[in-house]
Amino acid sequence: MTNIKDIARLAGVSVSTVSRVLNNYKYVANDKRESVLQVIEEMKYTPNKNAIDLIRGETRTIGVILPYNNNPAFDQLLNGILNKALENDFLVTVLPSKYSKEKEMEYLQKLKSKLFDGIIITSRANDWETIIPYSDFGTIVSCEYTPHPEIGCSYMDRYSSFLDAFQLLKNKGHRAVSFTTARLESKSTKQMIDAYHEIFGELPPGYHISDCHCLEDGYGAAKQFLELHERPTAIYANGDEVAGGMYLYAKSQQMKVPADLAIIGQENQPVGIGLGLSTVDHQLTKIGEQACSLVIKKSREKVKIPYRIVERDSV
Amino acid sequence: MTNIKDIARLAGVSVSTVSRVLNNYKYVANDKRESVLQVIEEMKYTPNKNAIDLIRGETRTIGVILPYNNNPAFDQLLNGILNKALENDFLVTVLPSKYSKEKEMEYLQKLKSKLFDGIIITSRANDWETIIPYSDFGTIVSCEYTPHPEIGCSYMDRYSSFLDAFQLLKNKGHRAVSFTTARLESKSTKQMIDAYHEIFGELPPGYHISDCHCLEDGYGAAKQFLELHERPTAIYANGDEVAGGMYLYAKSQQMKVPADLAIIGQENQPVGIGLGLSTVDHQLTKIGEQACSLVIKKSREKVKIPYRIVERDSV
DNA sequence: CCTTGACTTGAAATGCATTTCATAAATTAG
DNA sequence: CTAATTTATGAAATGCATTTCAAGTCAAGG
Repeated sequence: MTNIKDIARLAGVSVSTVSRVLNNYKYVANDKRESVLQVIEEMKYTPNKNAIDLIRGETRTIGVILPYNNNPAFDQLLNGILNKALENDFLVTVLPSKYSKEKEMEYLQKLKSKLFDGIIITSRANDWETIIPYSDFGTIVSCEYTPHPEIGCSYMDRYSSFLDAFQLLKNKGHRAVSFTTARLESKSTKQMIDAYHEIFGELPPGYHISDCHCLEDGYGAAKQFLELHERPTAIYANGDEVAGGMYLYAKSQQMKVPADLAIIGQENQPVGIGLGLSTVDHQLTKIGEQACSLVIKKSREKVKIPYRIVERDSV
Repeated sequence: MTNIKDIARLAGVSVSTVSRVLNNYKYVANDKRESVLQVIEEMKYTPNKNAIDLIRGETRTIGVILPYNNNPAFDQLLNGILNKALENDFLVTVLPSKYSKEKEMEYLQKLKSKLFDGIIITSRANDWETIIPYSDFGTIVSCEYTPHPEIGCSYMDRYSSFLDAFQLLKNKGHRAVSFTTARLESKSTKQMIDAYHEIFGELPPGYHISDCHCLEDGYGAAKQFLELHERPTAIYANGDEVAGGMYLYAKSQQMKVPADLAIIGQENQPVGIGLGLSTVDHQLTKIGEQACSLVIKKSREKVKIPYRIVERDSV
């Protein structure tokens, strides 16, 4: 491989001058600039990015820790991140964690080892106390709110959105409302349950089913809910795929939506548009974009992204 | 930041010895090894990855060029790639191209600049002739077949799969078969049309609708097909989301699937499982895994991944 | 007792480009 | 016509870790 020294030699100048040409520095005589460019062209020279990153101490690369890489919610976040990174000529490295504490630490270690300028944590397994020391080595931005000043946040107020959604259902006259969630132990699930209590009080047995991710899960959940003795009149699904499954089950039972069963989903996913499902849009793409912007600006701000309820024909 | 020199000084040894400890080299006296490890621990030292990559000339990072980053098919490929990379301690950088020739070249340039050990091209805008010269600088693997020996391939025989799917429908007695595709100008669309001709001959006007991507598109396409004077008795959809939309439209018209309308989808996506749709599974996840393996092995083999038709209840 | 091979260690070279420092020539300002 | 800028360029230092080379110690084999 030819390097900057070869170019300098062949063009009859010093490496400094070649470097100046490479970086569009103002003060280079035209004839030398020309001959350097010509040699670069002839030799098809490309600078070694590792050497540049080493000396500059930055890589224009962002690491994105995400637990699952085939999950629509995280895909939306990643999508937003990629959009913004592309705009700003940053690269994005995907760091799948599967919620493993060790993997997460390994990735944070790579921030310290100067592989990334910053890291976006979409969801995490470790405590903030464990993560914070790494914020000395680059910008860390979280997609969930945390008060720690060392960590930037691009987030939405999940709890409020849950309250709003439940309140909407209550306003429409529903009193028997059930819901689904993903992981039982997640913070989000806890908040969902709290919001339920706040609006409807006691949670009847069987009114909450967890580990729902796809259309099938929603189909099964709806079946379970509707076989209960006191069947719910409305369901809040943790995603439009799941809501779509519920809708299909309701239809299969000759039920009318929303007359016999109201359904509201989440994340404003394509399925929901097709089926006319109302949804709580958490604007994950925007959250991803904002998170990426924060890393690029090296900012540790806390930016709250507004959610919105998209009312279509299912509630 | 502390570097290897600091560690050497504090531990009272040379940098070579520290490097040996870092790389688990056999011949280091126990006491020195201990004291080096202790200093590393005390100083919370982490080696600079850019320096290592520079000198070693490899990064254990793979670049993945993909046109769209919110498309289920490319997500499946990426998913497979990430799985395999994770297993082998490789990192994956996502390179969104939007089919821009310039962006693609920019990414290939990064292979030359030693940022990646290899690149996986899931789909491309440039000619192979333009791409091939870059195979000197790392392993390039394509997810589409190409005879060029410089390029590794992890692919499936798309044309055969189209033939098989159409033949299946023909065997079930269908003579009026329509289909949908994504981009009109893609190679895949061309193959689909060729396969149609091969099995059914002349393509009746209105029997092919392009630019179908999501459930909604499928819903609309089914509507269009079924309003034709000579309505088709079977549809081959370019994806299960699309097929799902068709299924829902058929149901909305009180049609029985497959009795009144047979539907077969593609890619074996979650929606299809829920709706019991038959599908042509191109095993994109496996293709992604294999592509990643090839890069890791620095192999330029051509590996054909078998597709399979999953028969459920819609044909 | 000498040779040979297994250990052990450090100095220096290496990979590559950027940046600072020093110097010199050519302009411009006063 | 000096003094102060602006323009132009190269040598050398810098960022950091790996690897080769040379050399030394020590124990086992003959």
